[in-house]
Amino acid sequence: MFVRDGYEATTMRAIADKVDYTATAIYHHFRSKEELMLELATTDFRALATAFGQIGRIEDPIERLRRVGEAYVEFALAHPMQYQLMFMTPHPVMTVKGITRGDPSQDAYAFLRRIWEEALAAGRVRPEYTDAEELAQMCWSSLHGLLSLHIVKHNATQHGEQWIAWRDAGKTARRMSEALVRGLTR
Amino acid sequence: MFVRDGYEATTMRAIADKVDYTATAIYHHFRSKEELMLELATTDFRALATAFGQIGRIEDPIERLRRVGEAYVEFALAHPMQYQLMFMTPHPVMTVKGITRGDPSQDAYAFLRRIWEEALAAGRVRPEYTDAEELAQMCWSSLHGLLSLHIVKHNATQHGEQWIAWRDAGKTARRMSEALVRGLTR
DNA sequence: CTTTTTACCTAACAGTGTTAGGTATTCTCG
DNA sequence: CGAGAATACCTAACACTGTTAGGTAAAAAG
Repeated sequence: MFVRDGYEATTMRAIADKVDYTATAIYHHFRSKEELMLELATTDFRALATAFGQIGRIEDPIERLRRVGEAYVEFALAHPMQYQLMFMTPHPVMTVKGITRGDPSQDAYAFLRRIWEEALAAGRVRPEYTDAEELAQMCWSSLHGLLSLHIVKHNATQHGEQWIAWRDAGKTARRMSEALVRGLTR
Repeated sequence: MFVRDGYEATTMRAIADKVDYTATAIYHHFRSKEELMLELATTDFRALATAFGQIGRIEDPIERLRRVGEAYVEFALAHPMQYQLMFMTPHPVMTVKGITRGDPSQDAYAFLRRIWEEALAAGRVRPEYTDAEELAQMCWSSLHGLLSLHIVKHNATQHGEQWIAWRDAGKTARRMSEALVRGLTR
Protein backbone atom coordinates (compact mmCIF):
# COMPACT_ATOMS: atom_id res chain seq x y z
CA MET A 1 0.00 0.00 0.00
CA PHE A 2 2.89 2.36 0.77
CA VAL A 3 4.47 1.60 -2.59
CA ARG A 4 1.21 1.68 -4.54
CA ASP A 5 -0.51 4.72 -3.00
CA GLY A 6 2.35 6.56 -1.33
CA TYR A 7 3.17 7.24 2.29
CA GLU A 8 0.70 10.06 2.94
CA ALA A 9 -2.21 8.43 1.14
CA THR A 10 -1.84 5.22 3.13
CA THR A 11 -3.71 5.67 6.40
CA MET A 12 -3.33 3.63 9.54
CA ARG A 13 -7.05 2.78 9.48
CA ALA A 14 -6.80 1.55 5.90
CA ILE A 15 -3.85 -0.68 6.82
CA ALA A 16 -5.78 -2.03 9.81
CA ASP A 17 -8.87 -2.75 7.72
CA LYS A 18 -6.76 -4.73 5.28
CA VAL A 19 -5.71 -7.17 8.00
CA ASP A 20 -9.03 -7.07 9.92
CA TYR A 21 -7.73 -5.18 12.94
CA THR A 22 -8.29 -1.78 14.45
CA ALA A 23 -5.86 1.05 13.81
CA THR A 24 -4.89 1.13 17.46
CA ALA A 25 -3.75 -2.48 17.35
CA ILE A 26 -0.87 -1.45 15.12
CA TYR A 27 0.47 0.78 17.89
CA HIS A 28 1.14 -2.28 20.04
CA HIS A 29 3.67 -3.44 17.48
CA PHE A 30 5.05 -0.17 16.08
CA ARG A 31 5.57 3.10 17.85
CA SER A 32 4.30 5.22 14.97
CA LYS A 33 3.40 5.19 11.31
CA GLU A 34 6.91 6.29 10.43
CA GLU A 35 8.46 3.43 12.36
CA LEU A 36 6.16 0.96 10.64
CA MET A 37 7.23 2.25 7.24
CA LEU A 38 10.85 2.20 8.35
CA GLU A 39 10.61 -1.39 9.52
CA LEU A 40 9.31 -2.40 6.11
CA ALA A 41 12.06 -0.47 4.35
CA THR A 42 14.99 -1.66 6.45
CA THR A 43 15.16 -5.10 4.90
CA ASP A 44 15.57 -3.67 1.42
CA PHE A 45 18.13 -1.10 2.52
CA ARG A 46 20.29 -3.85 3.93
CA ALA A 47 20.07 -5.67 0.62
CA LEU A 48 21.50 -2.60 -1.09
CA ALA A 49 24.27 -2.38 1.48
CA THR A 50 25.34 -5.99 0.95
CA ALA A 51 25.25 -5.49 -2.83
CA PHE A 52 27.71 -2.63 -2.32
CA GLY A 53 29.86 -4.89 -0.21
CA GLN A 54 30.22 -7.29 -3.15
CA ILE A 55 31.17 -4.48 -5.52
CA GLY A 56 33.81 -3.15 -3.15
CA ARG A 57 36.20 -5.92 -4.17
CA ILE A 58 36.53 -4.82 -7.82
CA GLU A 59 40.00 -3.40 -8.56
CA ASP A 60 39.48 -0.80 -11.27
CA PRO A 61 37.81 2.29 -9.75
CA ILE A 62 36.00 3.25 -12.97
CA GLU A 63 34.62 -0.24 -13.41
CA ARG A 64 33.56 -0.19 -9.75
CA LEU A 65 31.86 3.13 -10.41
CA ARG A 66 29.84 1.62 -13.23
CA ARG A 67 28.77 -1.29 -11.08
CA VAL A 68 27.81 0.81 -8.09
CA GLY A 69 25.69 2.99 -10.36
CA GLU A 70 23.96 -0.05 -11.78
CA ALA A 71 23.18 -1.40 -8.31
CA TYR A 72 21.91 1.96 -7.18
CA VAL A 73 19.57 2.35 -10.17
CA GLU A 74 18.34 -1.19 -9.78
CA PHE A 75 17.53 -0.58 -6.14
CA ALA A 76 15.65 2.66 -6.78
CA LEU A 77 13.52 1.15 -9.52
CA ALA A 78 12.76 -2.00 -7.55
CA HIS A 79 11.95 -0.15 -4.29
CA PRO A 80 10.62 3.27 -5.27
CA MET A 81 8.91 3.89 -1.95
CA GLN A 82 12.02 3.17 0.06
CA TYR A 83 14.00 5.37 -2.29
CA GLN A 84 11.48 8.14 -1.88
CA LEU A 85 11.60 7.81 1.88
CA MET A 86 15.36 7.95 1.97
CA PHE A 87 16.25 10.64 -0.54
CA MET A 88 13.16 12.54 -1.59
CA THR A 89 11.37 13.44 1.64
CA PRO A 90 12.11 16.69 3.44
CA HIS A 91 12.33 14.83 6.77
CA PRO A 92 14.71 12.02 5.97
CA VAL A 93 15.07 9.41 8.63
CA MET A 94 18.77 9.70 9.17
CA THR A 95 19.56 6.60 11.08
CA VAL A 96 18.11 3.60 9.34
CA LYS A 97 18.55 0.60 11.54
CA GLY A 98 21.62 -1.42 10.82
CA ILE A 99 23.11 1.13 8.44
CA THR A 100 25.79 3.21 10.05
CA ARG A 101 26.96 6.14 8.02
CA GLY A 102 30.57 6.74 7.22
CA ASP A 103 31.25 3.09 6.55
CA PRO A 104 31.93 2.72 2.80
CA SER A 105 30.56 -0.81 2.69
CA GLN A 106 27.21 0.44 3.94
CA ASP A 107 26.99 4.09 3.16
CA ALA A 108 26.42 4.64 -0.53
CA TYR A 109 27.75 8.14 -0.65
CA ALA A 110 30.96 7.52 1.25
CA PHE A 111 31.49 4.48 -0.96
CA LEU A 112 31.13 6.64 -4.06
CA ARG A 113 33.48 9.28 -2.71
CA ARG A 114 36.17 6.74 -1.98
CA ILE A 115 36.00 5.52 -5.56
CA TRP A 116 36.76 9.00 -6.79
CA GLU A 117 39.56 9.41 -4.25
CA GLU A 118 41.19 6.33 -5.73
CA ALA A 119 40.57 7.52 -9.28
CA LEU A 120 42.17 10.85 -8.43
CA ALA A 121 45.17 9.14 -6.84
CA ALA A 122 45.53 6.96 -9.93
CA GLY A 123 45.55 10.03 -12.18
CA ARG A 124 42.47 8.95 -14.09
CA VAL A 125 40.60 12.24 -13.71
CA ARG A 126 40.82 15.39 -15.84
CA PRO A 127 43.01 18.06 -14.24
CA GLU A 128 40.15 20.57 -13.72
CA TYR A 129 38.53 18.17 -11.26
CA THR A 130 40.44 17.63 -8.02
CA ASP A 131 37.72 17.34 -5.38
CA ALA A 132 36.45 13.82 -4.67
CA GLU A 133 33.51 15.24 -2.75
CA GLU A 134 32.45 17.30 -5.75
CA LEU A 135 32.90 14.39 -8.13
CA ALA A 136 30.82 12.12 -5.92
CA GLN A 137 28.09 14.69 -5.67
CA MET A 138 27.97 15.08 -9.46
CA CYS A 139 27.64 11.37 -10.06
CA TRP A 140 25.09 10.82 -7.35
CA SER A 141 23.05 13.87 -8.37
CA SER A 142 22.74 12.90 -11.99
CA LEU A 143 21.49 9.43 -11.17
CA HIS A 144 19.23 10.68 -8.41
CA GLY A 145 17.68 13.23 -10.75
CA LEU A 146 16.75 10.66 -13.34
CA LEU A 147 15.43 8.23 -10.76
CA SER A 148 13.42 10.75 -8.77
CA LEU A 149 11.84 12.19 -11.89
CA HIS A 150 10.86 8.70 -12.98
CA ILE A 151 9.37 8.00 -9.57
CA VAL A 152 7.24 11.14 -9.36
CA LYS A 153 6.29 10.73 -13.01
CA HIS A 154 5.16 7.20 -12.27
CA ASN A 155 3.03 8.44 -9.39
CA ALA A 156 1.67 11.29 -11.51
CA THR A 157 0.68 9.20 -14.51
CA GLN A 158 -1.47 7.07 -12.26
CA HIS A 159 -3.69 10.09 -11.64
CA GLY A 160 -3.84 11.62 -15.09
CA GLU A 161 -2.16 12.46 -18.35
CA GLN A 162 1.47 11.90 -19.22
CA TRP A 163 3.51 14.83 -20.25
CA ILE A 164 6.87 13.62 -21.41
CA ALA A 165 7.83 10.67 -23.60
CA TRP A 166 10.04 9.07 -20.97
CA ARG A 167 12.73 6.67 -22.13
CA ASP A 168 13.61 3.50 -20.25
CA ALA A 169 15.08 4.61 -16.91
CA GLY A 170 17.73 1.91 -16.58
CA LYS A 171 19.07 2.35 -20.10
CA THR A 172 19.08 6.14 -19.97
CA ALA A 173 20.81 6.07 -16.59
CA ARG A 174 23.59 3.88 -17.95
CA ARG A 175 24.13 5.99 -21.05
CA MET A 176 24.06 9.19 -19.01
CA SER A 177 26.63 7.85 -16.57
CA GLU A 178 28.86 6.83 -19.47
CA ALA A 179 28.71 10.33 -20.89
CA LEU A 180 29.35 11.99 -17.53
CA VAL A 181 32.30 9.74 -16.69
CA ARG A 182 33.70 10.32 -20.18
CA GLY A 183 33.53 14.05 -19.51
CA LEU A 184 35.19 13.73 -16.10
CA THR A 185 38.04 11.31 -16.82
CA ARG A 186 40.84 11.32 -19.36
CA MET B 1 5.64 30.49 5.25
CA PHE B 2 5.38 27.99 2.39
CA VAL B 3 9.04 28.55 1.53
CA ARG B 4 10.23 28.56 5.12
CA ASP B 5 8.21 25.71 6.63
CA GLY B 6 7.09 23.76 3.57
CA TYR B 7 3.68 23.18 2.03
CA GLU B 8 2.37 20.54 4.43
CA ALA B 9 3.58 22.27 7.58
CA THR B 10 1.90 25.53 6.61
CA THR B 11 -1.71 25.33 7.73
CA MET B 12 -4.61 27.47 6.59
CA ARG B 13 -5.30 28.53 10.16
CA ALA B 14 -1.70 29.61 10.67
CA ILE B 15 -1.82 31.69 7.49
CA ALA B 16 -5.08 33.26 8.63
CA ASP B 17 -3.68 34.08 12.08
CA LYS B 18 -0.73 35.84 10.48
CA VAL B 19 -3.03 38.31 8.74
CA ASP B 20 -5.60 38.47 11.57
CA TYR B 21 -8.38 36.63 9.73
CA THR B 22 -10.16 33.35 10.09
CA ALA B 23 -9.17 30.38 7.98
CA THR B 24 -12.52 30.38 6.24
CA ALA B 25 -11.95 33.94 4.99
CA ILE B 26 -9.21 32.63 2.72
CA TYR B 27 -11.74 30.45 0.92
CA HIS B 28 -13.51 33.57 -0.34
CA HIS B 29 -10.39 34.46 -2.30
CA PHE B 30 -8.93 31.06 -3.20
CA ARG B 31 -10.73 27.83 -3.92
CA SER B 32 -8.31 25.67 -1.94
CA LYS B 33 -4.93 25.60 -0.26
CA GLU B 34 -3.40 24.23 -3.44
CA GLU B 35 -4.78 27.11 -5.51
CA LEU B 36 -3.46 29.63 -3.02
CA MET B 37 0.01 28.14 -3.24
CA LEU B 38 -0.31 28.04 -7.02
CA GLU B 39 -1.28 31.69 -7.21
CA LEU B 40 1.82 32.60 -5.24
CA ALA B 41 4.01 30.43 -7.45
CA THR B 42 2.64 31.56 -10.80
CA THR B 43 4.39 34.92 -10.80
CA ASP B 44 7.77 33.29 -10.41
CA PHE B 45 7.07 30.65 -13.00
CA ARG B 46 6.30 33.33 -15.54
CA ALA B 47 9.60 34.99 -14.73
CA LEU B 48 11.36 31.75 -15.64
CA ALA B 49 9.39 31.51 -18.87
CA THR B 50 10.35 35.00 -19.97
CA ALA B 51 13.99 34.31 -19.10
CA PHE B 52 13.80 31.35 -21.45
CA GLY B 53 12.30 33.60 -24.11
CA GLN B 54 15.39 35.82 -23.99
CA ILE B 55 17.74 32.85 -24.28
CA GLY B 56 15.87 31.49 -27.30
CA ARG B 57 17.53 34.02 -29.55
CA ILE B 58 21.07 32.72 -29.08
CA GLU B 59 22.43 31.07 -32.24
CA ASP B 60 24.82 28.37 -31.07
CA PRO B 61 22.81 25.46 -29.58
CA ILE B 62 25.54 24.46 -27.11
CA GLU B 63 25.91 28.00 -25.84
CA ARG B 64 22.12 28.19 -25.55
CA LEU B 65 22.21 24.96 -23.58
CA ARG B 66 24.66 26.45 -21.12
CA ARG B 67 22.52 29.54 -20.65
CA VAL B 68 19.27 27.65 -20.21
CA GLY B 69 20.93 25.48 -17.58
CA GLU B 70 22.16 28.55 -15.75
CA ALA B 71 18.70 30.12 -15.76
CA TYR B 72 17.13 26.87 -14.57
CA VAL B 73 19.56 26.50 -11.68
CA GLU B 74 19.15 30.13 -10.71
CA PHE B 75 15.38 29.73 -10.62
CA ALA B 76 15.45 26.60 -8.51
CA LEU B 77 17.79 28.09 -5.93
CA ALA B 78 15.88 31.37 -5.74
CA HIS B 79 12.44 29.72 -5.53
CA PRO B 80 12.91 26.35 -3.86
CA MET B 81 9.28 26.00 -2.84
CA GLN B 82 7.98 26.62 -6.33
CA TYR B 83 10.54 24.18 -7.67
CA GLN B 84 9.49 21.60 -5.15
CA LEU B 85 5.84 22.09 -6.05
CA MET B 86 6.52 21.72 -9.75
CA PHE B 87 8.99 18.87 -10.00
CA MET B 88 9.28 17.12 -6.64
CA THR B 89 5.72 16.51 -5.52
CA PRO B 90 3.90 13.30 -6.47
CA HIS B 91 0.82 15.31 -7.48
CA PRO B 92 2.25 17.93 -9.79
CA VAL B 93 -0.12 20.65 -10.84
CA MET B 94 0.05 20.14 -14.54
CA THR B 95 -1.43 23.32 -15.89
CA VAL B 96 0.17 26.30 -14.24
CA LYS B 97 -1.67 29.41 -15.25
CA GLY B 98 -0.15 31.20 -18.19
CA ILE B 99 2.27 28.43 -19.03
CA THR B 100 1.06 26.33 -21.89
CA ARG B 101 3.04 23.21 -22.43
CA GLY B 102 4.52 22.29 -25.77
CA ASP B 103 5.53 25.86 -26.50
CA PRO B 104 9.34 25.98 -26.38
CA SER B 105 9.41 29.61 -25.23
CA GLN B 106 7.44 28.64 -22.14
CA ASP B 107 7.92 24.96 -21.57
CA ALA B 108 11.37 24.29 -20.21
CA TYR B 109 11.54 20.69 -21.32
CA ALA B 110 10.36 21.24 -24.89
CA PHE B 111 12.83 24.09 -25.09
CA LEU B 112 15.65 21.82 -24.00
CA ARG B 113 14.63 19.11 -26.46
CA ARG B 114 14.62 21.54 -29.34
CA ILE B 115 18.16 22.57 -28.51
CA TRP B 116 19.31 18.98 -28.83
CA GLU B 117 17.34 18.54 -32.06
CA GLU B 118 19.33 21.43 -33.50
CA ALA B 119 22.58 20.10 -32.12
CA LEU B 120 21.87 16.73 -33.69
CA ALA B 121 21.03 18.34 -37.03
CA ALA B 122 24.26 20.33 -36.87
CA GLY B 123 26.27 17.17 -36.28
CA ARG B 124 27.59 18.33 -32.95
CA VAL B 125 26.64 15.17 -31.03
CA ARG B 126 28.59 11.91 -30.65
CA PRO B 127 27.29 9.18 -32.99
CA GLU B 128 26.05 6.91 -30.19
CA TYR B 129 23.45 9.50 -29.19
CA THR B 130 20.71 10.10 -31.74
CA ASP B 131 17.60 10.68 -29.64
CA ALA B 132 16.88 14.30 -28.73
CA GLU B 133 14.33 13.16 -26.18
CA GLU B 134 16.92 11.02 -24.41
CA LEU B 135 19.52 13.78 -24.52
CA ALA B 136 17.07 16.29 -23.07
CA GLN B 137 16.12 13.89 -20.30
CA MET B 138 19.77 13.31 -19.41
CA CYS B 139 20.53 17.02 -19.14
CA TRP B 140 17.40 17.86 -17.23
CA SER B 141 17.79 14.89 -14.88
CA SER B 142 21.33 15.70 -13.89
CA LEU B 143 20.49 19.29 -13.00
CA HIS B 144 17.28 18.29 -11.29
CA GLY B 145 19.09 15.73 -9.17
CA LEU B 146 21.60 18.23 -7.87
CA LEU B 147 18.94 20.86 -7.21
CA SER B 148 16.45 18.57 -5.53
CA LEU B 149 19.11 17.07 -3.27
CA HIS B 150 20.20 20.54 -2.27
CA ILE B 151 16.60 21.51 -1.54
CA VAL B 152 15.78 18.52 0.64
CA LYS B 153 19.19 18.81 2.30
CA HIS B 154 18.44 22.45 3.08
CA ASN B 155 15.11 21.48 4.62
CA ALA B 156 16.75 18.63 6.52
CA THR B 157 19.58 20.64 8.00
CA GLN B 158 17.04 23.00 9.53
CA HIS B 159 15.84 20.17 11.72
CA GLY B 160 19.11 18.55 12.68
CA GLU B 161 22.52 17.37 11.71
CA GLN B 162 24.17 17.67 8.33
CA TRP B 163 25.41 14.57 6.70
CA ILE B 164 27.32 15.49 3.58
CA ALA B 165 29.84 18.25 2.94
CA TRP B 166 27.81 19.85 0.14
CA ARG B 167 29.64 22.01 -2.35
CA ASP B 168 28.16 25.21 -3.75
CA ALA B 169 25.14 24.20 -5.81
CA GLY B 170 25.48 26.73 -8.62
CA LYS B 171 29.16 26.03 -9.20
CA THR B 172 28.82 22.27 -9.03
CA ALA B 173 25.86 22.40 -11.41
CA ARG B 174 27.88 24.34 -13.98
CA ARG B 175 30.90 22.04 -13.76
CA MET B 176 28.69 18.97 -13.93
CA SER B 177 26.90 20.27 -17.01
CA GLU B 178 30.24 21.00 -18.65
CA ALA B 179 31.38 17.43 -18.04
CA LEU B 180 28.13 15.93 -19.25
CA VAL B 181 28.03 18.02 -22.43
CA ARG B 182 31.68 17.19 -23.06
CA GLY B 183 30.77 13.53 -22.86
CA LEU B 184 27.80 13.89 -25.17
CA THR B 185 29.23 16.09 -27.94
CA ARG B 186 32.26 15.79 -30.15
C1' DC C 1 -4.48 -21.88 40.11
C1' DT C 2 -3.21 -17.13 40.67
C1' DT C 3 -0.72 -13.35 38.63
C1' DT C 4 1.23 -10.94 35.09
C1' DT C 5 1.89 -9.96 30.57
C1' DT C 6 0.20 -9.62 25.99
C1' DA C 7 -3.14 -8.52 22.21
C1' DC C 8 -6.74 -6.18 21.02
C1' DC C 9 -10.89 -3.16 21.35
C1' DT C 10 -13.97 1.20 21.86
C1' DA C 11 -13.81 6.30 22.67
C1' DA C 12 -11.77 10.07 22.27
C1' DC C 13 -8.32 14.03 21.44
C1' DA C 14 -6.00 17.44 18.79
C1' DG C 15 -5.00 18.62 14.46
C1' DT C 16 -5.89 19.03 9.27
C1' DG C 17 -8.55 21.02 4.83
C1' DT C 18 -13.03 22.41 3.86
C1' DT C 19 -18.21 23.64 3.86
C1' DA C 20 -22.84 25.56 5.59
C1' DG C 21 -25.22 29.26 7.15
C1' DG C 22 -25.52 33.76 8.99
C1' DT C 23 -24.14 38.88 9.58
C1' DA C 24 -22.36 43.02 8.79
C1' DT C 25 -20.29 46.07 5.30
C1' DT C 26 -19.68 47.81 0.73
C1' DC C 27 -21.10 48.51 -4.02
C1' DT C 28 -24.54 49.20 -7.83
C1' DC C 29 -27.81 51.81 -10.07
C1' DG C 30 -32.56 53.65 -10.62
C1' DC D 1 -30.11 59.48 -2.02
C1' DG D 2 -31.74 54.83 -0.89
C1' DA D 3 -33.26 50.00 -1.89
C1' DG D 4 -31.28 45.72 -3.49
C1' DA D 5 -27.41 42.97 -4.48
C1' DA D 6 -23.00 41.52 -4.02
C1' DT D 7 -18.97 41.15 -1.19
C1' DA D 8 -16.15 40.17 3.03
C1' DC D 9 -15.96 37.98 6.95
C1' DC D 10 -17.35 35.17 11.04
C1' DT D 11 -18.83 31.05 14.08
C1' DA D 12 -19.88 25.97 13.91
C1' DA D 13 -19.24 22.06 12.20
C1' DC D 14 -17.93 17.93 9.12
C1' DA D 15 -14.93 14.31 7.67
C1' DC D 16 -10.55 12.95 7.91
C1' DT D 17 -5.76 12.31 9.81
C1' DG D 18 -2.15 10.21 13.47
C1' DT D 19 -2.26 9.05 18.10
C1' DT D 20 -3.50 8.13 23.20
C1' DA D 21 -6.33 6.55 27.41
C1' DG D 22 -8.54 3.07 29.53
C1' DG D 23 -10.68 -1.32 29.59
C1' DT D 24 -11.31 -6.57 28.41
C1' DA D 25 -10.31 -11.10 27.23
C1' DA D 26 -6.90 -14.43 26.25
C1' DA D 27 -2.33 -16.38 26.83
C1' DA D 28 2.00 -17.04 29.54
C1' DA D 29 4.53 -17.38 33.82
C1' DG D 30 5.44 -19.08 38.27
